[in-house]
Amino acid sequence: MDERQALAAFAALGQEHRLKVVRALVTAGPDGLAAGALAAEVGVASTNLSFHLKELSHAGLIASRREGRSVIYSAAYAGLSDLVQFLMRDCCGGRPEVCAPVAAALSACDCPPGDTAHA
Amino acid sequence: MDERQALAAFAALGQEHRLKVVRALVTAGPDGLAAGALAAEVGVASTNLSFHLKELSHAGLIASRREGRSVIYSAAYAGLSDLVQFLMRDCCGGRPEVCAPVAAALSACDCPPGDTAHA
DNA sequence: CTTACATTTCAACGATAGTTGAATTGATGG
DNA sequence: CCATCAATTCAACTATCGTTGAAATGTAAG
Repeated sequence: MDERQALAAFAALGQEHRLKVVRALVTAGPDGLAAGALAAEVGVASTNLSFHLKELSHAGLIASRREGRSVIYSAAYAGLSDLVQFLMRDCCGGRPEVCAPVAAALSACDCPPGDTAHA
Repeated sequence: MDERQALAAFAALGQEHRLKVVRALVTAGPDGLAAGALAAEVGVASTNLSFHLKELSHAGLIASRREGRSVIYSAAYAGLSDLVQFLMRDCCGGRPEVCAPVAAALSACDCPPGDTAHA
């Protein structure tokens, strides 16, 4: 992920409704949620949600697929992971103060450090 | 870090000049950089930089100290680390697709997973 | 083919964020 | 104390972002 894309991703997440959308989609898992369901959950007008969804999609943080007459949105895990890594690379370069706590936090996750088998 | 603070941090980083400032300060290390030096490096007017520095400071991403007639700014590693962890917690909850690549990337860092001794 | 539903596009408005130059505050040095 | 340098505050302006309602698009059901 280059700086330009990271910038777009940060800007996308720096908005209340868009951050809520991402959190809802991550929670929903790979099956995702229809635009209408998202609008209800986040509490914005559908026409407004479309605007935000386009922004998140352009930033590479969510993906969409048509299913019947609905459009299903889901989290783009690769994009989210890239963003975390951008932040780590930029902040860890010669400075472990950032990475070390993160590494420690990974233990609390169900993602054992170094184990990429179930990715 | 709560959602409100994370939102402010994302919004702060989602601006070209502010992202450059953070990168410059992380690169500079704990010694930091004077406001004037930052202005030169990032390429913005000093009066404009003050605006951005206040925003970054309010988001908990940078810190400042007065030194002689200069004000020295430095990266707030704890704040940056908290942000990474917020992103991981929200995105790793039940979904290892995000965490696993990050854990793998940590190996490339000089921060051995689980080792918090030099933090 | 017509109707109904889900979502997006469009144009317009109001609010917020970013930039600029002038004036101000705080810290040294003569 | 006065002149100078570094940084911030302030007020004004412009540009961009977020929101809204009306109209358009695409999809399925009768």
